[in-house]
Amino acid sequence: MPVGLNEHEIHVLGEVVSHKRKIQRGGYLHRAGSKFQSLYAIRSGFLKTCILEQDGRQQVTGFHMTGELLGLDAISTEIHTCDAVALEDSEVCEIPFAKLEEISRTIPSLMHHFHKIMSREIVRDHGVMLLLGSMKAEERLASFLLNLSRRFLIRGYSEYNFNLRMTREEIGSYLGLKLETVSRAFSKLQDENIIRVDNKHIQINDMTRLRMKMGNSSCIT
Amino acid sequence: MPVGLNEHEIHVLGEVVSHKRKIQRGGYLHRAGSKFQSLYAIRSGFLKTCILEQDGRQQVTGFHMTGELLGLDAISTEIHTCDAVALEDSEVCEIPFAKLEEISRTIPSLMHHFHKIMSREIVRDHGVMLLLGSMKAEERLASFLLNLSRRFLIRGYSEYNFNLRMTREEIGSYLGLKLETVSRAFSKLQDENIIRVDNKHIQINDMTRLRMKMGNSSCIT
DNA sequence: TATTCTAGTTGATTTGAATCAAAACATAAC
DNA sequence: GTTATGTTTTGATTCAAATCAACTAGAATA
Repeated sequence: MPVGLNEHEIHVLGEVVSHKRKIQRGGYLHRAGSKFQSLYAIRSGFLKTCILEQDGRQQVTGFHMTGELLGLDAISTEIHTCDAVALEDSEVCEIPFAKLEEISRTIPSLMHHFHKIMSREIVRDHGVMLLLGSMKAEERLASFLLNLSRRFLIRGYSEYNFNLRMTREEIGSYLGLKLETVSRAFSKLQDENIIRVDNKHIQINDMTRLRMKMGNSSCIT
Repeated sequence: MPVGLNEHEIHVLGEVVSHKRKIQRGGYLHRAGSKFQSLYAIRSGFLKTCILEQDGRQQVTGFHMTGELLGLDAISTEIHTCDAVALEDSEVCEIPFAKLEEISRTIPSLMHHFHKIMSREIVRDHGVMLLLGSMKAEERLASFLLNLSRRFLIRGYSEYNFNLRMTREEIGSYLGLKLETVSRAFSKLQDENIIRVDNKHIQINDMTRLRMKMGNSSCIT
């Protein structure tokens, strides 16, 4: 989170986020319905958030990696509205929300930064809405891969080679597709030599053509 | 916005939101790409927000009515990411965002309330993602109508009789459907005597069965 | 009043994705 | 190392929604 804060500010923030927590692969960071008290900053690992209905329908609302902030949805009612599940062993910093609000009163830049983070989540969600509302299967998968690629790049990993942490079913849930459709879309992109798929490992051979597949340049964040 | 604020707090807030603005039906409150400076609280009227792609694809990201807050998506980059268009003559209060942040430092309850509003928007978007990702046409329309109905009720209007301000095409864009599919879904619900459709006027005859149509009880906010 | 124009409905057809089903792989457990 | 379990791929078929097209009803304009 610390972007644009000075030394003193970071020090104060450090006292708030002291508490760390590890979650094993498959474990829950929080469950829908549980009481909200803290936001969680991901220090390492990979998580998914998903909402589920009584009729069993599940929707993955996001995949989250290092540096991202979880729990924003729960501020509104102080009840978590989604499950957060670790897709690999992960570590998070707990940020008691009441304390965050308190110290953000004395550190305007922290408050402003927090507002930007919340806003960015809204923008991201709108991007997903566009994807779900108006893109075809292959376009959705292309968007998804480009988005992951960019996020790995930002974190210092290769944008061309990476491992997926989630199953085809989870990708499908996020993209509003069935797992078979996701699998077929992968195969299609591979047949066209745009990507190389080896189980969970993805290699992007032709970034340009992958971007063209998306049909539009706006990239979900 | 004022919920849970005392007299003094409301007075301070009042000084910030003094500036009012009217937008005629069809007019823009703001456009995608324009500089962000203020949030807008809707005093009266009805607006849509939509993002559009260079390839012409458009996605309506929301319909907004009295009491709701617009512009949250723009905080992140200080550029509006969507168009906001009035679907009927509307009036909004301009809330300079820098000032809002400033006074929210001295009024913790105001800050907290603002955070809740942003969070609620995220929850709403997740609901729409669920709808777009996993519901059939008829379920989507049922959700949409129930959501409108509830919002009219909250504002003191009939939950059973109301006029749609948007076209079938705009509904379709919001729900990820083509206008013909929206029209057919309306006709189907009418044939089953669940609603009565007369052009833009909607009458809900059987709220219970409409809820059942949705397939799940969670309602997009 | 006639005349566009836009919005909405309905029907016929096509198409993309879901579903059903089987086989091939991987991963974890024993 | 073998078995069991979960994941992925691929094929055949079905189905829901998109598309294409014709027509109707209102609203706006001349």
